[in-house]
Amino acid sequence: MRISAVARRTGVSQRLLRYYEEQGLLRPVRLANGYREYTESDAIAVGHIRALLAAGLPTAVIAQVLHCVHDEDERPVPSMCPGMISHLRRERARTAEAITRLQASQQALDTLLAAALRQPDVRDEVERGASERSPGRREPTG
DNA sequence: GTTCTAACA
DNA sequence: TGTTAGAA
Repeated sequence: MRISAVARRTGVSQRLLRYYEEQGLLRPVRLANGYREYTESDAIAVGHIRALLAAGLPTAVIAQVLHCVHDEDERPVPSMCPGMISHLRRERARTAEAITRLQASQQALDTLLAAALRQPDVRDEVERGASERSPGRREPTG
């Protein structure tokens, strides 16, 4: 099938499908007119690519392990493949660290927010939601 | 009408 | 990633 059909079926833009090919994730054959011709498994692979990208894996890693991810009723199932487990664990560790950093940021923001809200002079501003709209503009007084 | 490449936002 | 220009 041609690129427009794959884009419709997968919900992935033509631009992205070409990009995935450029990254070595897909290998559609070329027709005589230069058009890309995708197979059924290509369309399925696109779903797997989306799943792996959503998991945070870089395209370079996906290119290495995509061929050993098989489809099990709509679901991507990674099977034994050199590096598969270590890649997944590495990304898992990365997300854990990111979560820790974000929690620290959240804690710092809570502290800052609490201190700011103790300032009487900012209460009226908060009540009118001024900081959420145009910071520089002032509402005309009735 | 559909796709391609290249390049800019 | 989206969009667009120009060619096939």
